[in-house]
Amino acid sequence: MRNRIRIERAILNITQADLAERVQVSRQTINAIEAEKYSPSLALGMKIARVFSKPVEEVFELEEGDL
Amino acid sequence: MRNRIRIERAILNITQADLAERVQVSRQTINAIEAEKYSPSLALGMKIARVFSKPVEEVFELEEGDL
DNA sequence: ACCTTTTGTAAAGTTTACTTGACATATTGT
DNA sequence: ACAATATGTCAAGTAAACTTTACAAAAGGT
Repeated sequence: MRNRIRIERAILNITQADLAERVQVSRQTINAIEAEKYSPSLALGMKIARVFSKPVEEVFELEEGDL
Repeated sequence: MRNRIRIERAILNITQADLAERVQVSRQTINAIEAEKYSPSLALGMKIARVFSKPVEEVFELEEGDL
């Protein structure tokens, strides 16, 4: 699962900790997702996309081998 | 997390087993998600939405208390 | 009524998301 | 250079998604 979190964060100029707080998860969780260590749950993915005012599909992209 | 899987399935006229096969999970997983026993992973949610040719947000809806 | 297909559900196990706490390494501002 | 903020990462634990097997119940067709 690829994602554009770092870019969208840069556009909004918010830190990983800021995003974590806005979607109610730990900073490490945002860091791990951004680094593509694992994929978020659907709920978290939708919340993150919502922070960026973008549909899920514009923030996250399926790759071969997901799920 | 609410979802419209049963409705979208009815529109396509496919069974839970059909959908399960198309997104490569077990039939029980589809059944549990459809019955809202738990939410899918982001990858699975995206694959399901893709089967229905709809954006994730038109198939799944966040509720208070997710995640 | 009967048979077939579809759906519901349960138990037990594996894998993965997410947590907290802690510390090391950038990066940024003055 | 120094201090403060931001990011990376690790370890150990909890919670939740997903699996397989199995069976019961409901729905549909003839």
